[in-house]
Amino acid sequence: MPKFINVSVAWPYANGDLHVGHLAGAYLPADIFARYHRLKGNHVLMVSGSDSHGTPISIEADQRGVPPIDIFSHYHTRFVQAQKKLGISYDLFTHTDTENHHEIAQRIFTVLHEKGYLYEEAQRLLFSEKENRFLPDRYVEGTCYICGYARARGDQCDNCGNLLDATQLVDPHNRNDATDRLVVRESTHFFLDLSQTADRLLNYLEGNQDRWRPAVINFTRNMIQQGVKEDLRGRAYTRDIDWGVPVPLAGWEGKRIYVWFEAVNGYLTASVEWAKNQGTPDAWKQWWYNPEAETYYFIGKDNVPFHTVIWPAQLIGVERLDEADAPAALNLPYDVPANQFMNIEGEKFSKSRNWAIWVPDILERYQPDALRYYVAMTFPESADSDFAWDGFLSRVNGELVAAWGNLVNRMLTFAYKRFDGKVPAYDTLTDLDTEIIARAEAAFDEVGGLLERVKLKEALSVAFQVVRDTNQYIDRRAPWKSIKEDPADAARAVYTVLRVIDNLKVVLAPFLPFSAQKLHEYLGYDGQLFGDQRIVEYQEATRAHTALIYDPAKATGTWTKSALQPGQALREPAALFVKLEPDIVDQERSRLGQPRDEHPIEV
RNA sequence: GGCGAUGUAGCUCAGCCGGUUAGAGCGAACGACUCAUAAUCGUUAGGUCGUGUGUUCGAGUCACACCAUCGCCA
Repeated sequence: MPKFINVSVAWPYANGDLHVGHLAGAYLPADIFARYHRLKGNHVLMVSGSDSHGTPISIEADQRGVPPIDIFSHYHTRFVQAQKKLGISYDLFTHTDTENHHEIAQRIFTVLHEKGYLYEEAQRLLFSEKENRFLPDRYVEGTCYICGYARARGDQCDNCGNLLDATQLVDPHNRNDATDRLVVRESTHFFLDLSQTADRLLNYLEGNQDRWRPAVINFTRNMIQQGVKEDLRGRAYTRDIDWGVPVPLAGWEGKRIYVWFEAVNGYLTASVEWAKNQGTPDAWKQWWYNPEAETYYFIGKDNVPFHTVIWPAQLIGVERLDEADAPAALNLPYDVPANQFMNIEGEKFSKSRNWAIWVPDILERYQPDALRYYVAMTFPESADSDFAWDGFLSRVNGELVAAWGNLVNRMLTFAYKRFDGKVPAYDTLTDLDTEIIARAEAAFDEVGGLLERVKLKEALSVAFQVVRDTNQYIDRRAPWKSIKEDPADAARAVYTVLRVIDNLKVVLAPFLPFSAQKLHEYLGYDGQLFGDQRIVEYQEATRAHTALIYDPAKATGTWTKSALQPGQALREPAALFVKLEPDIVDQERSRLGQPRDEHPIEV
C-alpha cells in the first residue's frame, strides 16, 4: 500500500543566494528523503518556495535602493536555477507573494480570528517621526541599558549578549540615520493565543516522542510546558510594516501578518497551488486531510519553534481550510527532522563578511553529485558540523572517486573490453559471489530503514560500506588473473560485480541522482530513474510567477533488487566523477571573506 | 538570565534500554596486487570517552554540579 508522504522544506529568505548551510540544513536532506520515497513507490509531494517577505529583504532593498519586490524576484529566480542544477526535486518550489499564498494565509488568519484564537493587545514600540512609521528592531540602534555599549541593536546587545527591550534603550535612533531620534508609541496588534492549543499539542507530542529527534522533542515539549506554567499566552501575529501579507480586517490596512506566521502557512498553500497547477484542485487533501499521510518538515534548528509550536497551533486552531471539508482536519507534523548548522572552515556563516560557500558558485566548478556526497556525509544531524575544503577534497577523491567511481569504472571497462561489451554469461556462482550479492541486496532494507527514520548520514555510510566490501571481493576474486587460466570463473566474478553495482546504483540514487542515471545507461538500460525538473511560469489573475517543478512522467526507477540479465549490451563506460586537484583547497579558502561577484547561473 | 542540544583516537564521527580487551572512515607506516581516474586490498596505529562528585558488584552509557560551543526564548 503506497503511502502519502509530504516533504515540506524550509522557505529561504530571498535576500541572497543559497549557501551550503541551506543545503545541509534542509534542501539536500529533503531531496534525498523524497527521492527515496519516490523510488519506493510512495506518493511524494515535496514543496517549498522563496520567502518574499520579512525584514531581511526590506533591509537588503534599502541598502540597494530598490523596492523589496526586485530583491526577492531576483533571488527567487536564482534559487530556482541553482536548485534545478543541484537536482533538488521539488514538486513545486513557488514563493509567498502569489495570490494563492496571500489568499490562504489571510483565510487562516480570519478563521483563527473568528474562532477566538487571536486576541488584541497594545504594544509599546519605537516610532520614527521622520519616516512616519514604526521601526523593526533590526533597524534600531541605541545605548545598551545593561552594559552601556553605544551601538546595541534593538533586539540584542552585541557587546554583552543580553536580549534587550528596544523601548528601554538609551537614546534610540534609526540605525541608518543617527539624527532620526525614535519615540515610544503604542500600537495594537493581534496575538496568537498559544495557551488554548497547548494541551492538544502536548497530547499530540506524546505519541511522537520516540520518532522525533531528542533536540526537537525536548525543546518543544519544554517550551510549551514552560509557557503553560508561566501563564504566558501568545506571540504577535501582526506587525507595523508595509511589505508583507495585509491583515484582512477593516481598520487594519496599514499592518501586515508577521512574516513567520504566514511563511509557515506556505507548506499548505504550496500544496494547494501544486494541486491547482495540476488541474486537480482537491489533490492536496490526500496529504493534508488523510490521517495516514505523513508530513515531514526539513528545517534548520533556528526554526524549530515555528514548526513545532506556532504552525501546529495554527493547524489545530484552523482545523480545516473550508468548513465544507468537515470532519476532515489538517495533519500535524509527523516529524520535524531539524538539522543543526554547518560552519565553514570552523567559523560561522556570515553574509556580511562573505564567510560563505555559495551554491551557484561551487556549481560552476564541481559536479552536483560531488557536492551532494560531501554535504550528505557531513550533515549536521546531531551537532553542528563543518564544511572544510580539505575534507571536501579527501572525501570526494578518496571515497566518491576512489572507492565508488573507481569500482564502477574498473569493472565496467573490464567487462566492456574483455566480455565483448556485454554482461558476462555465467554457469553457476560461487559462495563468495552469492555472498556479496546478498550483501548488496540486504542494503535495500538496511539503507531504506535508515532513510525512513531520516538517518541520512548513516544510510549513506552503510551504502559505502557495501562499496568497500565489493572492492574487497574483487581483490579476492581477481578476475584479471582468472581470465587467463579459467575464463568461466572470471565471468562469474564480473557478472557478480556488475549485479552488485546495479544494486548499489539504486541504493545510492537518492544521494547521487546524476551519476546513478549515467551508470544506469552504461549498464545498458534505457529510460530514466527519476522524472524531469522544469522551470515554468504560472499565471494568476493579476500576476505571474516562476516555479521549479518535478514531472514524474518518465521516471522508471524503483527501490528493488537488480535482476541484471547476462548478455545485456553495455554502453561504452566513462568515469562517473571528476577527480579534484589538491590546489582547490587553497584556492577555495582564499575566496572566503573576499568580495564576491554574482554570476548568471547556467542551467 | 531561562530552556534545549552538543563535547569520544590527529581529523570526521558511531556507540540503543549501564556489563567481556571503547568502534568505523580518513590521515600516517609497512606490505600485496595491477582490471581501474597511481585507484584497490591486507596488517599496524592504543584515545584518563569535557571536568568534578555521586548511584551501582560494575558507567562514554544513569543523577547532580560545573566548564565550553551552538540555537531558541511566550
